[in-house]
Amino acid sequence: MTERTVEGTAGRRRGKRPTMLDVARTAGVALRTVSRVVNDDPTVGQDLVKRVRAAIVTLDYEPDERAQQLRRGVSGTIGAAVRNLADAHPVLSAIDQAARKAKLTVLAMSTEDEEQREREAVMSMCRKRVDGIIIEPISANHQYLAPEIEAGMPVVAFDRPTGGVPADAVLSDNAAGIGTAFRHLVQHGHNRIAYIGDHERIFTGRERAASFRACVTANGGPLEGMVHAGAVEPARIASALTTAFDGPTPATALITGNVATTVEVLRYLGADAGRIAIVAFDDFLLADLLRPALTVIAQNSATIGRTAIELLLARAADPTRPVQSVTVPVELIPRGSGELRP
Amino acid sequence: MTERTVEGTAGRRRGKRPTMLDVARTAGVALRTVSRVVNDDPTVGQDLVKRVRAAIVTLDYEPDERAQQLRRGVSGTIGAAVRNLADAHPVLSAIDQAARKAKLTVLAMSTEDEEQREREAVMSMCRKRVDGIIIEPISANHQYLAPEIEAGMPVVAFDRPTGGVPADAVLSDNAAGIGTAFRHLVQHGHNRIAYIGDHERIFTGRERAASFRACVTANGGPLEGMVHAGAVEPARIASALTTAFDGPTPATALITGNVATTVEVLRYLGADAGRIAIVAFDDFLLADLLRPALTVIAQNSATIGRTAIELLLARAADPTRPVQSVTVPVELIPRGSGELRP
DNA sequence: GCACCTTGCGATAACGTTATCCCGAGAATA
DNA sequence: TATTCTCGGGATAACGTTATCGCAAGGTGC
Repeated sequence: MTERTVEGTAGRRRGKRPTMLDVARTAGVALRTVSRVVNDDPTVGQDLVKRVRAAIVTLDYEPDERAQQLRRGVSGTIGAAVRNLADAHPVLSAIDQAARKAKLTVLAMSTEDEEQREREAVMSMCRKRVDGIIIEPISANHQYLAPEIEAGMPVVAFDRPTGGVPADAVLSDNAAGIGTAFRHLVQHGHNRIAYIGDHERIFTGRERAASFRACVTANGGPLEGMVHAGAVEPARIASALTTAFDGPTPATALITGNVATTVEVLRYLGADAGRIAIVAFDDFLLADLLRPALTVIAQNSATIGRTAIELLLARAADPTRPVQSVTVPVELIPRGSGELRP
Repeated sequence: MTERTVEGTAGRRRGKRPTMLDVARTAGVALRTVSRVVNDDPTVGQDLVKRVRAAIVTLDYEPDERAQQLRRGVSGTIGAAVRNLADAHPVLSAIDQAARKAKLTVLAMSTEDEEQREREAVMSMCRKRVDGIIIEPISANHQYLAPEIEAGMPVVAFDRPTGGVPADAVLSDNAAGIGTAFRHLVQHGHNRIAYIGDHERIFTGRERAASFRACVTANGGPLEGMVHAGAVEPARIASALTTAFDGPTPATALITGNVATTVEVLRYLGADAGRIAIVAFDDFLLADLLRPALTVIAQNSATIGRTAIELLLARAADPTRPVQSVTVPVELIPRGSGELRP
């Protein structure tokens, strides 16, 4: 099958890359010496270094990282299992940049919001012997990770914690975010505020809904018809909006619990969006171009990504350190929609 | 340095993963037999398969892909060097899905729109011996890839072609897109149409600006003050808009050449955006939520990604096939902004 | 009853690196 | 001059797989 090209000189063969041995032969030195030159070992004479370098250039030699990793025992790569690769993912970007600073490559895989895919992706990373895994969990149960963690694989979760397995985590301050949003709306004259967000079986949905309920209760307001947590689908959003804003004592303001919900709400409201005050959890590109521009609770993606890498490196350095959960502050960005009066 | 835990049984050691040899010893068979079981070789007796499987489970053995790759010669991974990992990237997502169907893992790296980073990322992929590289080029010159392509590395570019090196490419039909946008605006009563887009040293900027000029000329309209190609920065966008719309014979419609330009234009126009007709090249999330909703020329990201993988696989299968450039149709999606009358 | 295949499994050599030895040659010391 | 010490560099053994052999049993042909 493989076509074999006749080679006159010690030139390149199609489909077959030169190895250290080829370089060594071309330079007329031992294999080990080439390795030394490649790794900048100072115990090689200048003339030999030159010879080897020249051979490397003429052969276009590039070391095989797989072999290096196998031999060295570390891969210089960390895996990042994120929920979605298609949409904007500022945290992944921050992870990538922080990793690069630490001389690490990021292998990003999408879990497509499916538990099955998450597991496949993560186990695939383990088979690649990555030096650590950063995961934006979908599963509620990460038992399948137990042997890996046991074997010393550093695992850090972000946005949501892992379930059933001890792992570091970096989370946004959901409670503070909802609280800030609520108070902001109250300060602008609202006392009937509704919440629409994700399903409560999802960690963030649960935390945000719970915080919202606490805010309403603390504010002395009624809860009924004001809290709508569930799947993000147009029909549910529509009925939630109808319940909250078309009843006998309608809400005048709305807090949305995540980007997907926000988008669906805006789609449904259409031109009516300008008539109710909205604070949205999570910022997104172009939120400032909407009319009215969207007031948001922005998560600090850069800090989240950076912290995730820091936690990963810390655990890699000391596998026995206690499991840590870092909470990253959020920030309210007023743009107009949250400052509308009732 | 390495702490050595005393082991009584053949159990797990912290930080040291079990290998095939460990499995073999536990199962009481030869190393080679474990390999056979792992690879579903049918020439192993049922009882031995069971013994080995049991040992694999008790040890939590996971094969080391690096060693597999090294031995097999293929990595089962393709690299994708994209311009940006932070923003939405539907093509990357399509590549990921198509690759998964072909049992391939995607290693995505961001070039951050910098030539230097592109080169680093791509060379890093080569050192990892990926089975192919999909690249969204930043550089105009890809000479550095010549040795890799020579050595048989399949390379496919998308969005823009590679420079100075023969590689397959999948491109959007920029000319048709601009033509469609132009005719759409003409049909809605505009005959003074302006274009603001990317710098013409960038392939897509060049193609789109050229097509626009051709459209204007064919339509018998004047060109001066109507074509603005250059860096995407607020100041330039502002002056371009002023020139086009505040002159003695102002334009009544606008075609924007890429997402970044579109966003800057909308930011600058603010509430005035509703007063001029706009068709934007490239669709983006939430374009339908703007007021007026944005009429766009949408690229077919799914097809682009899928085609890129197809070209890659085809080249991997037959390295001698002629270099091919595929053009993917674009589609005008009317949403309101492009249907405004003068 | 012996040659001849299958079948089932084990020893061993790669894959392309790096790390551990080890040795020869010169410099420094007695 | 003989001896030790450094220093530069070469064999060679891993790393964890898979592929090529080869070798025993056991079944079938004459």
